[in-house]
Amino acid sequence: MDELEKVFESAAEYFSLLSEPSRLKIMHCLCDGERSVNEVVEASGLNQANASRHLNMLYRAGVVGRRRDGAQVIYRLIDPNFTELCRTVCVRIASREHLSTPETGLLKHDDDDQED
Amino acid sequence: MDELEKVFESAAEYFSLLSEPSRLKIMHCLCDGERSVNEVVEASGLNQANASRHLNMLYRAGVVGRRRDGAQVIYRLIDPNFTELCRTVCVRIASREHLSTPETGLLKHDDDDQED
DNA sequence: CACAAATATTAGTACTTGACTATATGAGTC
DNA sequence: GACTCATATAGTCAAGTACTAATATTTGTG
Repeated sequence: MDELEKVFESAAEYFSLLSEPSRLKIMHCLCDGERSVNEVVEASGLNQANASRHLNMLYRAGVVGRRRDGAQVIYRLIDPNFTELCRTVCVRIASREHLSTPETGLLKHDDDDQED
Repeated sequence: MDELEKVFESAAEYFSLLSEPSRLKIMHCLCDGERSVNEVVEASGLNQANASRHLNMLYRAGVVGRRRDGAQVIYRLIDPNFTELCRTVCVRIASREHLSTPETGLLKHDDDDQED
Protein backbone atom coordinates (compact mmCIF):
# COMPACT_ATOMS: atom_id res chain seq x y z
CA MET A 1 0.00 0.00 0.00
CA ASP A 2 3.03 2.19 0.39
CA GLU A 3 4.07 1.70 -3.21
CA LEU A 4 0.62 2.73 -4.24
CA GLU A 5 1.28 6.11 -2.70
CA LYS A 6 4.35 6.50 -4.88
CA VAL A 7 2.46 5.53 -7.99
CA PHE A 8 -0.29 8.01 -7.27
CA GLU A 9 2.22 10.74 -6.59
CA SER A 10 4.04 10.07 -9.83
CA ALA A 11 0.79 9.89 -11.74
CA ALA A 12 -0.35 13.14 -10.19
CA GLU A 13 2.87 14.82 -11.25
CA TYR A 14 2.41 13.44 -14.71
CA PHE A 15 -1.11 14.80 -14.90
CA SER A 16 -0.13 18.15 -13.48
CA LEU A 17 2.09 18.66 -16.50
CA LEU A 18 -1.09 18.54 -18.52
CA SER A 19 -3.07 20.72 -16.17
CA GLU A 20 -1.82 23.96 -17.64
CA PRO A 21 -3.31 25.49 -20.79
CA SER A 22 0.04 27.04 -21.71
CA ARG A 23 1.72 23.67 -21.78
CA LEU A 24 -1.10 22.08 -23.75
CA LYS A 25 -0.75 24.93 -26.19
CA ILE A 26 2.97 24.30 -26.49
CA MET A 27 2.48 20.61 -27.06
CA HIS A 28 -0.11 21.45 -29.64
CA CYS A 29 2.53 23.45 -31.50
CA LEU A 30 5.01 20.59 -31.29
CA CYS A 31 2.53 18.07 -32.66
CA ASP A 32 3.13 19.36 -36.14
CA GLY A 33 6.84 18.70 -35.86
CA GLU A 34 9.87 20.04 -34.09
CA ARG A 35 10.02 23.74 -33.40
CA SER A 36 12.50 26.27 -32.09
CA VAL A 37 11.68 28.17 -28.95
CA ASN A 38 11.04 31.27 -30.99
CA GLU A 39 8.59 29.44 -33.23
CA VAL A 40 6.77 28.17 -30.18
CA VAL A 41 6.66 31.70 -28.82
CA GLU A 42 5.08 33.01 -31.99
CA ALA A 43 2.66 30.14 -32.40
CA SER A 44 1.53 30.05 -28.79
CA GLY A 45 1.39 33.71 -27.93
CA LEU A 46 3.39 33.12 -24.77
CA ASN A 47 6.33 35.37 -24.09
CA GLN A 48 9.84 34.05 -24.41
CA ALA A 49 10.49 33.53 -20.71
CA ASN A 50 7.32 31.56 -20.19
CA ALA A 51 7.75 29.43 -23.25
CA SER A 52 11.30 28.61 -22.26
CA ARG A 53 10.28 27.79 -18.72
CA HIS A 54 7.46 25.50 -19.76
CA LEU A 55 9.57 23.83 -22.42
CA ASN A 56 12.28 23.21 -19.90
CA MET A 57 9.74 21.75 -17.52
CA LEU A 58 8.47 19.39 -20.18
CA TYR A 59 12.03 18.49 -21.07
CA ARG A 60 12.99 17.61 -17.53
CA ALA A 61 9.85 15.50 -17.28
CA GLY A 62 10.87 13.58 -20.40
CA VAL A 63 7.89 14.66 -22.44
CA VAL A 64 9.87 16.59 -25.02
CA GLY A 65 13.40 16.28 -26.35
CA ARG A 66 15.65 19.03 -27.63
CA ARG A 67 18.70 19.60 -29.76
CA ARG A 68 20.81 22.59 -30.48
CA ASP A 69 20.99 23.99 -33.99
CA GLY A 70 23.35 26.93 -33.98
CA ALA A 71 22.00 29.56 -31.68
CA GLN A 72 18.60 27.93 -31.66
CA VAL A 73 17.26 25.08 -29.57
CA ILE A 74 14.78 22.82 -31.28
CA TYR A 75 12.18 20.98 -29.24
CA ARG A 76 10.16 17.96 -30.22
CA LEU A 77 7.65 15.63 -28.59
CA ILE A 78 9.16 12.30 -27.59
CA ASP A 79 6.48 10.76 -25.40
CA PRO A 80 3.85 9.36 -27.75
CA ASN A 81 1.69 8.18 -24.86
CA PHE A 82 1.60 11.67 -23.60
CA THR A 83 0.62 13.08 -26.93
CA GLU A 84 -2.06 10.53 -27.42
CA LEU A 85 -3.36 11.06 -23.93
CA CYS A 86 -3.96 14.76 -24.25
CA ARG A 87 -5.23 14.42 -27.77
CA THR A 88 -7.83 11.97 -26.58
CA VAL A 89 -8.98 14.21 -23.78
CA CYS A 90 -8.95 17.35 -25.89
CA VAL A 91 -11.02 15.73 -28.60
CA ARG A 92 -13.42 14.39 -26.02
CA ILE A 93 -13.81 17.79 -24.44
CA ALA A 94 -14.10 19.57 -27.73
CA SER A 95 -16.98 17.35 -28.74
CA ARG A 96 -18.54 17.53 -25.31
CA GLU A 97 -18.54 21.30 -25.45
CA HIS A 98 -19.73 21.31 -29.04
CA LEU A 99 -16.64 23.06 -30.28
CA SER A 100 -15.09 22.45 -33.63
CA THR A 101 -12.00 20.29 -33.71
CA PRO A 102 -9.24 21.16 -36.17
CA GLU A 103 -7.53 18.37 -38.04
CA THR A 104 -3.97 19.18 -37.09
CA GLY A 105 -1.97 19.29 -33.92
CA LEU A 106 -3.10 17.84 -30.63
CA LEU A 107 -6.69 17.73 -31.68
CA LYS A 108 -6.47 15.71 -34.83
CA HIS A 109 -8.44 12.59 -34.18
CA ASP A 110 -6.88 9.52 -35.75
CA ASP A 111 -9.30 7.22 -33.99
CA ASP A 112 -12.46 9.21 -33.84
CA ASP A 113 -14.50 8.15 -30.88
CA GLN A 114 -18.09 8.59 -30.01
CA GLU A 115 -19.71 11.75 -28.76
CA ASP A 116 -22.04 11.87 -25.81
CA MET B 1 -7.82 29.57 -32.68
CA ASP B 2 -10.01 31.11 -30.01
CA GLU B 3 -12.01 27.96 -29.48
CA LEU B 4 -8.77 26.10 -29.13
CA GLU B 5 -8.04 28.20 -26.07
CA LYS B 6 -11.30 27.08 -24.53
CA VAL B 7 -10.60 23.47 -25.26
CA PHE B 8 -7.17 23.65 -23.72
CA GLU B 9 -8.52 25.37 -20.66
CA SER B 10 -11.20 22.76 -20.21
CA ALA B 11 -8.72 19.98 -20.78
CA ALA B 12 -6.34 21.52 -18.28
CA GLU B 13 -9.11 21.65 -15.69
CA TYR B 14 -9.93 18.07 -16.41
CA PHE B 15 -6.32 17.02 -15.95
CA SER B 16 -5.93 19.08 -12.81
CA LEU B 17 -8.56 16.92 -11.18
CA LEU B 18 -6.15 14.05 -11.68
CA SER B 19 -3.10 15.98 -10.57
CA GLU B 20 -3.65 15.35 -6.90
CA PRO B 21 -2.58 12.10 -5.19
CA SER B 22 -5.44 12.40 -2.70
CA ARG B 23 -8.00 12.41 -5.46
CA LEU B 24 -6.36 9.51 -7.27
CA LYS B 25 -6.41 7.66 -3.99
CA ILE B 26 -10.10 8.38 -3.60
CA MET B 27 -10.89 7.23 -7.11
CA HIS B 28 -8.88 4.13 -6.43
CA CYS B 29 -11.18 3.39 -3.50
CA LEU B 30 -14.25 3.93 -5.63
CA CYS B 31 -13.03 1.60 -8.35
CA ASP B 32 -14.04 -1.38 -6.27
CA GLY B 33 -17.59 -0.11 -6.02
CA GLU B 34 -19.57 2.62 -4.36
CA ARG B 35 -18.43 3.80 -0.96
CA SER B 36 -19.66 6.06 1.79
CA VAL B 37 -17.58 9.05 2.76
CA ASN B 38 -16.56 7.32 5.93
CA GLU B 39 -15.36 4.26 4.05
CA VAL B 40 -13.33 6.49 1.77
CA VAL B 41 -11.85 8.19 4.80
CA GLU B 42 -10.77 4.90 6.28
CA ALA B 43 -9.47 3.46 3.03
CA SER B 44 -7.59 6.53 1.95
CA GLY B 45 -6.18 7.79 5.20
CA LEU B 46 -7.45 11.28 4.53
CA ASN B 47 -9.34 13.06 7.26
CA GLN B 48 -13.05 13.55 6.97
CA ALA B 49 -13.00 17.18 5.90
CA ASN B 50 -10.49 16.59 3.13
CA ALA B 51 -12.20 13.51 1.82
CA SER B 52 -15.51 15.33 1.72
CA ARG B 53 -13.98 18.30 -0.02
CA HIS B 54 -12.28 16.22 -2.70
CA LEU B 55 -15.36 14.09 -3.21
CA ASN B 56 -17.44 17.18 -3.63
CA MET B 57 -14.95 18.52 -6.12
CA LEU B 58 -15.12 15.33 -8.15
CA TYR B 59 -18.89 15.40 -7.91
CA ARG B 60 -19.17 18.93 -9.25
CA ALA B 61 -16.86 17.98 -12.09
CA GLY B 62 -19.12 15.09 -13.00
CA VAL B 63 -16.53 12.42 -12.31
CA VAL B 64 -18.42 10.80 -9.45
CA GLY B 65 -22.07 10.53 -8.59
CA ARG B 66 -23.65 10.32 -5.16
CA ARG B 67 -26.81 9.26 -3.42
CA ARG B 68 -28.05 9.55 0.11
CA ASP B 69 -28.63 6.45 2.19
CA GLY B 70 -29.94 7.47 5.55
CA ALA B 71 -27.34 9.56 7.25
CA GLN B 72 -24.68 8.42 4.83
CA VAL B 73 -23.79 9.69 1.39
CA ILE B 74 -22.62 7.08 -1.04
CA TYR B 75 -20.27 8.02 -3.87
CA ARG B 76 -19.53 6.14 -7.04
CA LEU B 77 -17.51 6.65 -10.20
CA ILE B 78 -19.63 7.62 -13.18
CA ASP B 79 -17.11 8.75 -15.75
CA PRO B 80 -15.66 5.59 -17.30
CA ASN B 81 -13.31 7.58 -19.53
CA PHE B 82 -11.90 9.18 -16.48
CA THR B 83 -11.37 5.91 -14.73
CA GLU B 84 -9.76 4.34 -17.72
CA LEU B 85 -7.56 7.35 -18.22
CA CYS B 86 -6.00 7.33 -14.82
CA ARG B 87 -5.77 3.59 -14.73
CA THR B 88 -3.80 3.66 -17.94
CA VAL B 89 -1.41 6.27 -16.67
CA CYS B 90 -1.02 4.70 -13.27
CA VAL B 91 -0.21 1.31 -14.75
CA ARG B 92 2.24 2.90 -17.13
CA ILE B 93 3.96 4.73 -14.33
CA ALA B 94 3.95 1.77 -12.04
CA SER B 95 5.73 -0.32 -14.64
CA ARG B 96 8.06 2.51 -15.56
CA GLU B 97 9.12 2.87 -11.97
CA HIS B 98 9.40 -0.89 -11.49
CA LEU B 99 6.75 -0.95 -8.84
CA SER B 100 4.36 -3.79 -8.39
CA THR B 101 0.84 -3.26 -9.63
CA PRO B 102 -2.01 -4.62 -7.57
CA GLU B 103 -4.85 -6.33 -9.35
CA THR B 104 -7.69 -4.29 -8.02
CA GLY B 105 -8.78 -0.68 -8.08
CA LEU B 106 -7.38 1.93 -10.37
CA LEU B 107 -4.30 -0.07 -11.16
CA LYS B 108 -5.80 -3.22 -12.52
CA HIS B 109 -4.47 -3.37 -16.03
CA ASP B 110 -7.10 -4.16 -18.58
CA ASP B 111 -4.59 -4.61 -21.38
CA ASP B 112 -3.15 -7.59 -19.56
CA ASP B 113 -5.70 -9.36 -17.50
CA GLN B 114 -9.06 -8.23 -16.43
CA GLU B 115 -10.91 -8.91 -13.23
CA ASP B 116 -13.59 -7.36 -11.13
C1' DC C 1 36.96 41.15 -28.76
C1' DA C 2 32.57 43.70 -29.47
C1' DC C 3 28.02 42.92 -30.78
C1' DA C 4 23.61 40.81 -31.88
C1' DA C 5 20.36 37.04 -31.71
C1' DA C 6 18.40 33.03 -29.32
C1' DT C 7 17.59 30.85 -25.16
C1' DA C 8 17.83 30.22 -20.12
C1' DT C 9 17.54 31.82 -15.52
C1' DT C 10 16.40 34.67 -11.53
C1' DA C 11 13.77 37.76 -8.34
C1' DG C 12 9.55 39.57 -7.08
C1' DT C 13 4.62 39.29 -6.94
C1' DA C 14 0.08 37.51 -7.17
C1' DC C 15 -2.85 33.76 -7.33
C1' DT C 16 -4.34 29.19 -6.49
C1' DT C 17 -4.97 25.30 -3.74
C1' DG C 18 -4.49 21.84 -0.19
C1' DA C 19 -4.40 20.79 4.81
C1' DC C 20 -6.09 21.57 9.34
C1' DT C 21 -9.42 22.99 12.99
C1' DA C 22 -13.65 24.17 14.21
C1' DT C 23 -18.27 24.49 13.22
C1' DA C 24 -22.61 23.90 10.73
C1' DT C 25 -26.11 21.06 8.43
C1' DG C 26 -28.75 16.84 8.00
C1' DA C 27 -30.61 12.19 9.31
C1' DG C 28 -31.86 8.85 12.66
C1' DT C 29 -33.23 7.56 17.45
C1' DC C 30 -35.06 8.10 21.92
C1' DG D 1 -36.68 18.50 21.43
C1' DA D 2 -32.13 16.47 22.85
C1' DC D 3 -28.56 13.59 21.41
C1' DT D 4 -25.56 11.15 18.17
C1' DC D 5 -23.54 9.87 13.94
C1' DA D 6 -22.36 11.24 9.16
C1' DT D 7 -21.25 14.73 6.04
C1' DA D 8 -20.48 19.47 4.49
C1' DT D 9 -18.64 24.05 4.97
C1' DA D 10 -15.92 28.14 6.69
C1' DG D 11 -11.69 30.35 8.17
C1' DT D 12 -6.89 30.46 8.35
C1' DC D 13 -2.34 29.22 7.15
C1' DA D 14 1.30 27.40 4.24
C1' DA D 15 3.18 25.69 -0.07
C1' DG D 16 3.37 25.68 -4.84
C1' DT D 17 3.36 27.85 -9.23
C1' DA D 18 2.63 30.93 -13.06
C1' DC D 19 3.47 35.44 -14.80
C1' DT D 20 6.40 39.52 -15.71
C1' DA D 21 10.60 42.09 -16.13
C1' DA D 22 15.32 42.10 -15.88
C1' DT D 23 19.52 39.74 -16.44
C1' DA D 24 22.66 35.95 -17.62
C1' DT D 25 24.40 32.54 -20.86
C1' DT D 26 25.43 30.65 -25.27
C1' DT D 27 26.23 30.93 -30.21
C1' DG D 28 27.39 33.11 -34.44
C1' DT D 29 29.43 37.07 -37.03
C1' DG D 30 32.34 40.80 -38.04
